[in-house]
Amino acid sequence: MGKPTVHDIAKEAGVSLATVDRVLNARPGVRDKTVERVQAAVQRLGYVRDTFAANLARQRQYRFAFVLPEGESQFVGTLKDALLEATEAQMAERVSVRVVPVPSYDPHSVVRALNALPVPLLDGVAIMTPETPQVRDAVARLKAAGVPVVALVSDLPNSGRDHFVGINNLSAGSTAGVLMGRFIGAAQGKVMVVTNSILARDSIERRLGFDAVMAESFPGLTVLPSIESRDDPERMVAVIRHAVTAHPDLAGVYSMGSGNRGLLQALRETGRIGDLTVIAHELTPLTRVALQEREIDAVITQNVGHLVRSALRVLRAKCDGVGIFEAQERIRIDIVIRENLP
Amino acid sequence: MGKPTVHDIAKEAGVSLATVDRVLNARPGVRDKTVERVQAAVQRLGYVRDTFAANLARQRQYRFAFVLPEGESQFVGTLKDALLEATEAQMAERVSVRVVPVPSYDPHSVVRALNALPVPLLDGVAIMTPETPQVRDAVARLKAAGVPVVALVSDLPNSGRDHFVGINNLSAGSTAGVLMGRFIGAAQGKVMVVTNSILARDSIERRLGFDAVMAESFPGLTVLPSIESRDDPERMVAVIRHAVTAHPDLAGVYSMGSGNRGLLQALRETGRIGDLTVIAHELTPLTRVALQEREIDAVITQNVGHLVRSALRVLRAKCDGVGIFEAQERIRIDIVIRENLP
DNA sequence: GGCATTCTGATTGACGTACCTCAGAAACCT
DNA sequence: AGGTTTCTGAGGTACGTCAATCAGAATGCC
Repeated sequence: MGKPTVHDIAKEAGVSLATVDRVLNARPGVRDKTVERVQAAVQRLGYVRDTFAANLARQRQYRFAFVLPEGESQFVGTLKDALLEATEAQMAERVSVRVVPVPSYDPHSVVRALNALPVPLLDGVAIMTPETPQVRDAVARLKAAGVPVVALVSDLPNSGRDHFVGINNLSAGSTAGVLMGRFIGAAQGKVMVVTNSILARDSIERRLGFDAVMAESFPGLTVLPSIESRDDPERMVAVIRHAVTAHPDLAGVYSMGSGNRGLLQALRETGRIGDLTVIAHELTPLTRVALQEREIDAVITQNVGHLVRSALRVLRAKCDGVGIFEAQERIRIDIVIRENLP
Repeated sequence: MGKPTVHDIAKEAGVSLATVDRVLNARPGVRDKTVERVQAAVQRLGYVRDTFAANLARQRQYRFAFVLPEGESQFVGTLKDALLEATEAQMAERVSVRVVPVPSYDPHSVVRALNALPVPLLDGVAIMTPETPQVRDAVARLKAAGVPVVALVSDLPNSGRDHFVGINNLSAGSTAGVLMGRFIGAAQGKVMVVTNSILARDSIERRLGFDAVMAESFPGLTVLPSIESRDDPERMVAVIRHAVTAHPDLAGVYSMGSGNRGLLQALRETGRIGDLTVIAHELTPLTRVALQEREIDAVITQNVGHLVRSALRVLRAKCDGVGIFEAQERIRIDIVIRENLP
């Protein structure tokens, strides 16, 4: 026989359909004893509500907002593409998404954008932005208004967000460290670390993980202080050129952030490309080509498709007050080399 | 306004609901001209059928069978667990799955099991089994009976299977090769390759990819002929012991199949563990621990959760005659080291 | 016991689709 | 024109749930 329905529950509990409905939807007007009887019946029969029938009946539409940094970052670009693709594929699943671009470098406009969200018209928000106290407060306000919030890519701990969708950046840094050490192979040498901003939470965490591994497992390799590129390719070129001459025993470069265009350009200009071990983050059209051309040795990345699908699933689950399927929502740290390029 | 419904289509095309229904479900009894009018209306309004409402209405139950090798393989074990977990989570999505265990080493019983499937009670089959001409024929029979078939983990080309859910084993072998070469670091040395059966399709493909990379990128490393363990730990121990003494310059071991228990035991006994670079396939409780203990340097794997979810999605799509979302169904070759263990 | 209050049952109409029947319209064939 | 076949329309029931109404039962209170 098939799955139990509300009718079966009603029969089993010896109450009417209306009462079952009231219990299931936590509506008032049912005595405690009756509530228990119904819940016992639900347990016994192993009833699970048919979410689709329910959504059909209540004409549900999940309206989500994704607050993403604007700008020319290829990573955010692929993320946005994945989001559009996923929502298109899920149109049948009654999900509509709007992307809210914010200038990420300006905490004030981020907060303004968050506060300007049309809360009563929203069922959930995904946020990818650096953590500031103001952002934390804005998230808390959203939560207080009853809107589920998930942090995307970069966590917002202590903000009361419902969930974090992204990788553990400490582990990502450690992973990069091991690959760097083993790929270099030599016992001695220097490793350069570059990033967009040394203040970004993910950069800090990656650096910590990277340093820990290098210190423990590859003591012969010296890791130089992080260098900031601040999204400026020119600056990156200058910095790399200087480093290459200043450190003749430079053996590797770890790019923690997203300024890979400038990095590659600089390496090409200095003629050290293919010679240094280069490890970068995020698989984008740029890093993909660089992997194929053997200009980058490995990319540590997170699958943007998984990211957005996970965010959507989690938001939906939070809306429905349903538990999430942990194993499916754990975003993995992908190691991509030329040979396993997806 | 919301998504268009069949009612909107009927109005737009100037026909009745019944006619729209006949057209949408390819039922007979509609003139060609009318069919065109309806399809034009579908195009114009951008109608997409609400699959869930449809399934609700037709009381659809997707009944799938998974034909999996029986035996004590940990990989198959985790796969089965993932399958149960996924179907439990998807119970609300009207899928029921039964696992059909077959003795994989016996092609005859595989074929017998395939032919014994209760075809009229099945909506789709996923098969994980070595490829033989008889299996190909059995798959063709299933297809002929109108049952969608997907190959799982190990492809069945030329069998007419609808889809292959799994990784490209040639690339997986190449990936292992690059990691092996770079992890070893030394210019000279020997590499041993072990597998369960040198006849399995996946082993053959992995070996090809591995050899290609080693020959091209690490000419100083000598790859020894594949050694078969035939699921026998004793045999594995003997083989490894012999290899270690016969090749004092042994630098690495590549385990292509699933006999990792014997391999690890043998390496421990010979005292060479932690000294050799070891690369294995499939993340299981066993390899997970070995990674943590630094007994294995890297594991090439495929996420069993993705595998089964993908198989289920593809089967459902085939049942519904709907296209699949390619990007989501591409199974990635995961590289797992100690630091990015999920 | 009478009354107000709180629970409960029975019923109904959505939601978007599938599938069925039956009658009647339109087209085809001689 | 007549009869036959092929199309089409109208309408119904069902699926599992939500939401609402209204009448009636049970309970509490004095």
